Amino acid sequence: MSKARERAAARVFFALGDGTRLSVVQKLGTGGALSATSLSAGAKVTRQAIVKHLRVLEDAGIVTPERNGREVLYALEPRKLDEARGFLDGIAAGWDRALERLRVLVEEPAQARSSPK
Amino acid sequence: MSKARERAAARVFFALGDGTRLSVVQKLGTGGALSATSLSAGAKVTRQAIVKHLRVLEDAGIVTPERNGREVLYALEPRKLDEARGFLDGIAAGWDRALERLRVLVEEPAQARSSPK
DNA sequence: CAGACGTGCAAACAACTGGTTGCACATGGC
DNA sequence: GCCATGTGCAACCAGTTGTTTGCACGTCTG
Repeated sequence: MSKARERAAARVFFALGDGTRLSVVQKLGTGGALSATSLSAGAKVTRQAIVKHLRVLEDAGIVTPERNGREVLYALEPRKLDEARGFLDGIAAGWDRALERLRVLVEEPAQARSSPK
Repeated sequence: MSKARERAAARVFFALGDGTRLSVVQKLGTGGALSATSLSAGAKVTRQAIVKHLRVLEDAGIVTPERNGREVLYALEPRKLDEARGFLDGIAAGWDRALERLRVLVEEPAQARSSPK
């Protein structure tokens, strides 16, 4: 159930976990939809490398291609980023709950009989 | 300047971008601090694999080891997750701004002379 | 103290990643 | 119609990743 969601999240994180890819995502974020060629303009790697990275980002659902004449524009899919953000939130929230549980255990020394209410 | 922050973010995302590692992080999130051995108990990989993954997570700052007698407990570092979350927020926000800019361009047809105020 | 339990290191290995180069195929503008 | 521009394979390669196995070293506990 949450296994599929976890796999999807791992894919998104994997896609973002590469410097070149992350800078591509950032460029798309600030500059709007761009083609592979224009993305490779400023980059220090080949267009083909960028194309491969775009494929990875697309497989993760972070980016969506749309043909526009003879060029393909890649647009950011902010919903996917939101999903990933939510995933991180969930983990952090779980951790806070775990800490709270631990705190309660510590503050409840040995007298389990007393009624704290 | 933001280059360093970007590298750090990429590291965090890379660390989270592996199924085994992500499930480790989740276990730590819900179960509190755990040792490599206990983490490898339920997993389908060896303890050594878990240890290596923990090293990666530690290098990314997601996890902190603390010796407790003969075992080492790994605790989650939710601040790092928050940082990553913030990074995603920034990108999504940039995208929204880009869309807004585009919308303005579209709704401002050709009469650049009219005063919309 | 002796053994059980947990950690730490290193070698070995298949699979995958990120990157390049070279070439063929579409498409828009002149 | 031509050619510049942009995309789409495919092969190839070095480096990294994920994982296992084997063994040596600490450290609690009876």
